[in-house]
Amino acid sequence: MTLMRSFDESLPMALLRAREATMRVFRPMLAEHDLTEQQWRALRALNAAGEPIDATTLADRTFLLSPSLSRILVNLDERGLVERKLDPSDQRRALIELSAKGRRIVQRVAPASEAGYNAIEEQFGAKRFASLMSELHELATLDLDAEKRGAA
Amino acid sequence: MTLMRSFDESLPMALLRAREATMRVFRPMLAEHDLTEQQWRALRALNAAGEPIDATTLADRTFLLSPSLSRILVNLDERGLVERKLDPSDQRRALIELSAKGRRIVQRVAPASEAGYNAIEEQFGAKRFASLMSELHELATLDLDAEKRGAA
DNA sequence: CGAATATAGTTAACATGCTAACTAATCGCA
DNA sequence: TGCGATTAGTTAGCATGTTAACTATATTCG
Repeated sequence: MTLMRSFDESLPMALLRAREATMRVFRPMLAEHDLTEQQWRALRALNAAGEPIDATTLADRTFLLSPSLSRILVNLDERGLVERKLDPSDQRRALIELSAKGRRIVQRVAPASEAGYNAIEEQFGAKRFASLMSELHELATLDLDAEKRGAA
Repeated sequence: MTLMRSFDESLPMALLRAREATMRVFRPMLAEHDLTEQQWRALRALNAAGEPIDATTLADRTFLLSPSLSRILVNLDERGLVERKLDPSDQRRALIELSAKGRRIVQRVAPASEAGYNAIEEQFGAKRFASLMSELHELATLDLDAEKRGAA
């Protein structure tokens, strides 16, 4: 027979389920503005930047792959939430910024978003929350390259 | 200006990044067999069940939504990795089980999968790993229903 | 028994994850 | 200076996440 740990013991599954639980807090407020989680990440990052940034930088900050971001920006552009122009000093680069309409949406969603985070922190405990964040960061930065372990 | 926590302080993002880091360990071994992570979850669960189970049960155990699972089963069926038949006692239900070919693939991937888990546990520390799993489980089972917090 | 209701699963439609291929622009260096 | 290599971004193709609609079968209850 095959020996293999159950799903309950699987770290990727545990991370997935925890993430799903937390996202359930935020999805409804985003749905009110017809925003997906990823679209909201892009808007947030543009708002935080406060100035036009290129797509590669935005992809890094939002943890989105460039093909996904590319489609998302087409969508947000068509809806008038962002504005895109070419970087005059490098025509390959696109400079992206929030439009006035985009800024208004961010202003409207931000309070509920913060409230959601705070609710999670409160219910879970601020100290435990901080500790968990620290452990997750550590896990994300572990060197888990299979090659270096001699795997096939 | 808008006050909003940065992505570094966002729990959903931290969970996403941690999950991505761990999945990088497993994706290569699954790619060798042309399996996605979700297809592998289905095969694993069927193997663990050891007997035919219906789609709803399989969806619950793999944490997959039924439309996703439905497509996955079509794929695995066409590749001859699973077999589907109707439950004679309830024609709505499909009973699914691993084929011999499916079992062989599970046998082949399982050792590398276990090795991946063990590598993560070792590098992160067995005790910390256990603690993290416990915290994640707790987080996933928190009652984070927005309605009950009086949100819009 | 038979119509209303509920359940299992699939299909549809749109958005994203992911890898690979592709275009356009820029860089590097002989 | 000019051509190969690199970089930014998009497009393509397939799989999944997600919600809603839909089909077929079962169940319930008058």
